[in-house]
Amino acid sequence: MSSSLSADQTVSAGSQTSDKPGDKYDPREVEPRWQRAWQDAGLFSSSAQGSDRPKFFLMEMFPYPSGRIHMGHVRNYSIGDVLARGYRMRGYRVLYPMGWDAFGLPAENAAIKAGVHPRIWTEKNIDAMKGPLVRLGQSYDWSHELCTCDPSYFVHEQRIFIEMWKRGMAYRKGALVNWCPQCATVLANEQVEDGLCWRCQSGVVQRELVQWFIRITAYAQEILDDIAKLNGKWPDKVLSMQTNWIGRSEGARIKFALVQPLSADESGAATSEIEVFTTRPDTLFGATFMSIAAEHPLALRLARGTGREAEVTAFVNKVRAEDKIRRGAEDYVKEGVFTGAYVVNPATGKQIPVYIANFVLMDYGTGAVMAVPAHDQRDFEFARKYSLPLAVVILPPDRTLEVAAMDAAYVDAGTLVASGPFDGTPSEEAKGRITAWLRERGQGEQTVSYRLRDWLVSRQRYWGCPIPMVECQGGCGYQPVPDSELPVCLPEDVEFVPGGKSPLSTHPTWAQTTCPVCKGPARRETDTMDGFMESSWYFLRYTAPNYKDGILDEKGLSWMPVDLYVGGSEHATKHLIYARFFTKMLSDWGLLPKDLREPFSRLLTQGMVLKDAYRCATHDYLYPEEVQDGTCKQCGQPAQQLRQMKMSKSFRNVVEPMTLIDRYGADTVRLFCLFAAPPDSVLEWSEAGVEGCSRFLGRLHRLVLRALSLPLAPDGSATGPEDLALRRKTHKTIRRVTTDLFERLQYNTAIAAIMELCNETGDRLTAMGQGAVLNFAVREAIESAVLLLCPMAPHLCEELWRLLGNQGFAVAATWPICDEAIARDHQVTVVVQVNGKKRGEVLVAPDADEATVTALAMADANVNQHTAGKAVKKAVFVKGRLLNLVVG
RNA sequence: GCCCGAGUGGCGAAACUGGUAAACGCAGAGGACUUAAAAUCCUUAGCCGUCAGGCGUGUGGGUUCGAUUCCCGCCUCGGGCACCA
Repeated sequence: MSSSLSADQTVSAGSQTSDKPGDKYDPREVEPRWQRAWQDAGLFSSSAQGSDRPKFFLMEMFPYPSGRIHMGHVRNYSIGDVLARGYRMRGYRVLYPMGWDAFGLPAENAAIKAGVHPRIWTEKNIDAMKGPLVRLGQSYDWSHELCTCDPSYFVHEQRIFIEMWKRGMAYRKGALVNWCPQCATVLANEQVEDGLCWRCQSGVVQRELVQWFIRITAYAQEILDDIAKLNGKWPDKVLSMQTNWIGRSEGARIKFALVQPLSADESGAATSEIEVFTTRPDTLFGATFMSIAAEHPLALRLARGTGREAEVTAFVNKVRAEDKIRRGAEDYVKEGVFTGAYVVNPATGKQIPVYIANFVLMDYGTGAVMAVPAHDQRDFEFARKYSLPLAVVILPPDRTLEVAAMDAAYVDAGTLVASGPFDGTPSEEAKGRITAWLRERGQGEQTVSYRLRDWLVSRQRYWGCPIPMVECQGGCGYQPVPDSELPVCLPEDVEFVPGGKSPLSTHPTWAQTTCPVCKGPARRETDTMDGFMESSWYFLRYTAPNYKDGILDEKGLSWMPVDLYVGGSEHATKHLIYARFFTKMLSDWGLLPKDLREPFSRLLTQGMVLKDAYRCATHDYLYPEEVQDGTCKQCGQPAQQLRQMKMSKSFRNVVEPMTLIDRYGADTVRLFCLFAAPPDSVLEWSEAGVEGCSRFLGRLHRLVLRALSLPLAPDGSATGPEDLALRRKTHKTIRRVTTDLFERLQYNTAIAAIMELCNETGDRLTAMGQGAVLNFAVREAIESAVLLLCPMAPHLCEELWRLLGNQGFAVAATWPICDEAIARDHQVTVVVQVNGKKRGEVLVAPDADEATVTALAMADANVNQHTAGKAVKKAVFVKGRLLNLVVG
């Protein structure tokens, strides 16, 4: 123990402004002071620590620069910052960067509304958000900051796009795509939620457009397979969402010959068959009709000349006009119409009718389904509605099926009947056998279908990364912009008008250029990229954001993979799939090490922040201050209290982080976010809970002052039993906090453990009474508590560390190490049960054997009472824990 | 409908590998300090019962000497997917 630690010296060792050590801790003065000190000392630079240390790359999902920090951000960033600070203290080199997901529609909407250029608006917002992040105490290495709307960032994205185009990974295709009329742009599949646009919640419609796609499906299988590698390191929820989203299903493609082949004409090529996709080839003998999508290319042609043309055309047009929401609706009535055409079931040789059905989707499988009404519920209902025949081909193990008596399809496994050579085969086995049989005859083959579609990346908007392609007005088609002309930047002189076309497409000169191949006139692509393109690789660029000689710096990449990624699970099927895909693709290109197949080793998805909301029948959602004694202040009607709604402006239940930090300090706000719930579950906001955290910090501050006011123990020693007990508690706490923080990512229990240590230290000081001295045990307990809490409440702990007479920064101090010899219990409580019920406990050495414990247990009056007069039939003994006596 | 996850005091939660259920915090009750209040400190605290004791982790079963923990069924809530053939 340092001899400088005496009561009078500690007063001057701490803050310069606080002249009375007993003063209440004032975070408003202390926190900015330490924030400056950290910055001046350059403590958070990833290169500040020696290169011999192990690396740790930690990041949070970067924010869209909306201009405001909300509680969700605060929770997200607090969680990350704890580990960034913690790992530094544990001796790691830490890369902890922050950046800006800066392209996106809000900037463009602001431009339309307020006439501010999106770039100016975005830059202003970034400035407005940086201050609060510093004020929160975040320990980012700002030298790695990146901003996706900066040409020095997106120039590389354009290079990646061109490479994708060269490798066939980016292509143009005409398709029915999702169009959001509100945002006036197309959307990718995963950006449509319940038929609504993920950004503006307006209804999405289908449009036939030619767009740019990224061939993510080429990696569908690997993205699916590698989920196994992430098992246990990513939340199960996210992995199962991704598995669902990819939606792999094994089955067969089967060709059904048309009874009347279609000859080539102006509407298409000659066709003699229709192919279906099915996951149940075992039921092929039971296919009694076929259903195809209204969008199927043959839909109208099949009806031609059958006399059913008018009816079919009317039906097809009606279905095609219906939007996605309607077609997906719960009450959507299944309907169909007979085309007049027949195909031949390749198994039975029977002619079966072809229907157009409104529930068959064109963009899954082949857009045509073999209908097996006896064994598929949808087909069953359709068959009953249109009086189509059923054929039972699978029998359940325990009964027979009578077609007339069936009121539902039998969809489970069973044994094949009425299936020719396959009779008696179990249905699972029959899937393979029938597929093989079809294959031999050239009528089908085994295939795999994925629900995952190629990623539609073009957007008809201004504020995004320009797609670096030009379309030759001559005959060269689409060509990439030569590398020497990159980046393709956005024009500044544009006008933003509501609801209209993208300013890029209406700009008088911007799109005019020359073809890089024939030097003739060409037009630039005026669509920009989906914002998710930027976030698909930003973590790679973080490692060397200013690298100029290429897309990625090999040296910087030694930071990869990201050791821990913290963010919300709402990105499970969007950003987190795209980022995994990009990593695999860039690795295949050699831009990343070959063995770097996954970007994020560990993923922590934090829960939402919730708070009660109030609602009045006439005035809708109310701010808390509009409610008085449970009634609406305006009209006096009862205000309904809605428990724990997502914090949102529309529910009027948001808490402003900066207001809160002004009142309680950043440490308190951080501590509450970490203490009130485990990081991955929802956080229920509670003002009282915040008060509680603030009180705890105050208690810790007072505990330190109280300890420092005591005279030093003469020889500093601490060997009495109470001292040893306190030291044991200290080291057990170190062990527990270390595993909770770094392995279990359970901050709430880590904080609880530190609180226990503080309580016990306070109790010890009280127990010492008048003659209390500051001995080694107390000093060790307090210093440990301060260091263990340092990642969570960095400012206060820094202040206390200095008060305790230490020279350097707490955040640069070494993480406490548990001495197992000191932490070991010398006495443990062994529970004594009689017939499984607790009847007493005995205090023994941890390794006391059964005989010792039994002897002590039998001496216990209460235990005796329950065993008296009965024979002990059996005894179960768990060393150091429990003795269970079974008596009869 | 299918796939995940969760249900524990008045509240947020804890219990790590099947071994003392409710640590830690909030709210509550009582007390100390104070002229008083705030702040702070101390005590108390699952439920029933006067006690002995009994009952207690959504619910009904099961396995076990012993179950919040494992297995089966059911209920409720949250999230995801969904005419996906």
